[in-house]
Amino acid sequence: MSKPTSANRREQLLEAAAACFYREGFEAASMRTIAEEAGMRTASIYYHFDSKDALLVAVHETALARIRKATSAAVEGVAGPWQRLESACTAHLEMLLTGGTFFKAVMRQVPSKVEGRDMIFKLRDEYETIFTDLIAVLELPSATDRDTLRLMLLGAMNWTFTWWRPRSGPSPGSLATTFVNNLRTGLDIAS
Amino acid sequence: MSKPTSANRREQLLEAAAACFYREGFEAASMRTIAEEAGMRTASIYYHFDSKDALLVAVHETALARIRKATSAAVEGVAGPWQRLESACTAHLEMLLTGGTFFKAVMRQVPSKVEGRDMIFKLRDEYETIFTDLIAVLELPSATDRDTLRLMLLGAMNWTFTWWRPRSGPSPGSLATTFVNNLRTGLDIAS
DNA sequence: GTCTATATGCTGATAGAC
DNA sequence: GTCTATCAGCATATAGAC
Repeated sequence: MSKPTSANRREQLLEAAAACFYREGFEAASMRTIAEEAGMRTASIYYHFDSKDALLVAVHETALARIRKATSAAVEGVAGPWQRLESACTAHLEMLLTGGTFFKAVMRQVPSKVEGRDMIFKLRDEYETIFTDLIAVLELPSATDRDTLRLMLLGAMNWTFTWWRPRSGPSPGSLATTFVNNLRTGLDIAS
Repeated sequence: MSKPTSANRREQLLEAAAACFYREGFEAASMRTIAEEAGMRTASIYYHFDSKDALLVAVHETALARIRKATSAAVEGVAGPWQRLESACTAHLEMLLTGGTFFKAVMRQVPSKVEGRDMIFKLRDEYETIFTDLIAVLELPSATDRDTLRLMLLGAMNWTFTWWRPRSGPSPGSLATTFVNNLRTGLDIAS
């Protein structure tokens, strides 16, 4: 986002960095490996990015811009507040689980010493306002804590990347449906 | 768990390791820092543990044994399947959020190259059977997927450590109540 | 824009005295 | 059981040629 340069190589570099950060963790991933995976030498990275930390921030910027776009688009033209929430959840889970390494890299805990950590959290909060807004228009029992509800739903979704596997279990879409329906309709048949 | 040695020093070392792993991440945490925080020299660690990886596994063993004990104890004598589930969730969240660094260290993504990774996942799965059992005895609509329900609830709980802060927001207990009630009673007042 | 070469420092781990 | 001393390797980042 800062230097004027061939967009292709930059993109390639970001993709490689995301893959390494996800696979090995930020601290364990080395600039050598990232460079190798992007088809260049270590020193060349520094023409495109100032530091390893800057690379992490850029990965977050790219990932969150993309998922924000996808989630926003998913609710467009959908009627009914619950259906809109479900569509957003489907988009969120699809990006997270089947949208490539970019989003999985972003779900890892952000290292405590990274320069630009605040920016990363700002981007994340900004994205989550989509869900704040979708939940704000739901008709809920008056005692409902909407903040807790949002965090509960996002937690359930974001945790899926620790257990979900492509070839077994429910699709991202059916997971989204189940999550939202469990909250919407209630599970206690005795009540 | 392997060598006969002064239990105190070992415990001290585990505590220091857990704190460092949580604060800095496993890869970024150094044996030097851990040693310093435990009041000894780097080389002395290797009398108690074979490697940094072994230290991580031991931290998981300790943490999961403790949380398992706490959660099991919390449901004892509690009547009613939903109340039992809520008690277990309260215990789980209390350990995770206010039980010290041990449990937060365990919630971090497990590095991909650690020796003993399988053991760590085995311990985690073993612990989660407590929730499998509690959910198995709930009376639910026949179409309910209990596996997804468990993963949804655990996800919501385990994600709290990314946003929860001691001085603001709901207590672990009231969070547990809200999570379980949201699932139990349903939120759509139109239905 | 990408390269080779390298500076500088920190890493996990080991040897062996006490 | 804990120490001092040290090894060999890899880390991020920079300098400067092309």
